Amino acid sequence: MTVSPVACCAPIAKQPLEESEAVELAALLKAVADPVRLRLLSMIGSHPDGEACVCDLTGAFDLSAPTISHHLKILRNAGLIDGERRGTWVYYWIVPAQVARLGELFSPMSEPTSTA
Amino acid sequence: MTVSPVACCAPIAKQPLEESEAVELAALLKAVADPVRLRLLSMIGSHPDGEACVCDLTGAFDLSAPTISHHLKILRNAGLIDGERRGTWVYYWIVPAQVARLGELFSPMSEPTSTA
DNA sequence: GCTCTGCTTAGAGGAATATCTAATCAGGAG
DNA sequence: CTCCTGATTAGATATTCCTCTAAGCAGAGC
Repeated sequence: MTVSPVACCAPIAKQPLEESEAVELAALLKAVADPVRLRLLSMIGSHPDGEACVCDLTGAFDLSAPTISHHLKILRNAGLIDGERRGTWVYYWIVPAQVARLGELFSPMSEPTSTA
Repeated sequence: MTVSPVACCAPIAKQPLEESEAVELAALLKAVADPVRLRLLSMIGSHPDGEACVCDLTGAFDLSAPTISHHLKILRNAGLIDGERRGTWVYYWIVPAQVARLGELFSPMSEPTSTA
């Protein structure tokens, strides 16, 4: 009864992760393992336009602007979001492929998109 | 081209996460956001029997036994694994439902398994 | 050119975390 | 009972990380 049909199919449970792979994935996971960054990612992803201005994000938190900027940078460095300045404001959007990598790791079934 | 058909369906991109929800999920993610714990989870999950003895795990790392024990405790507290002592040895196995929660967050589409 | 607003970078302080050694608990064997 | 092995707990240390304030950069408008 301890055997699990769900976990058996998730990539993480198919075969032992190699150390280098684990290090890389852990870094990606660490980027989202924070309430603020999780909400930022969620707010950006759920924006109607598919992108969000930093000015829309800062107001939702009791945090200083530099702190928000810091978290956005971490998400960006992890490849989960990308952004650009457009005139006065800076906009960010989600990088779907990278977000999907997280889901594939733990989901029962998922086709790795040929990416290693 | 910045709009993403994948991210649009992932729960995290459907609507902004509430803070309390974000805090809870971040705690779960933090449990797996470590190379050692990721490998432990993977090793346990991919074991033929569906469970693994601690004695099988410690050898794979250049870490002391207490450190491995510490990481196992974190995974267990997060509800991702469970375990029991059986005679001399202690065995751990994966809790599929909790692992699936992680996948569901980021996967394009996933049906919550009605929570076993 | 000057100034104002939006955002990022730099640096510092305090909390959380990963790891170790030493000690303790649990069970099996002599 | 005593000893030995497997695993966890306790306590200490070093590093990493989150947050802030202060300063710097980029555009827009006067």
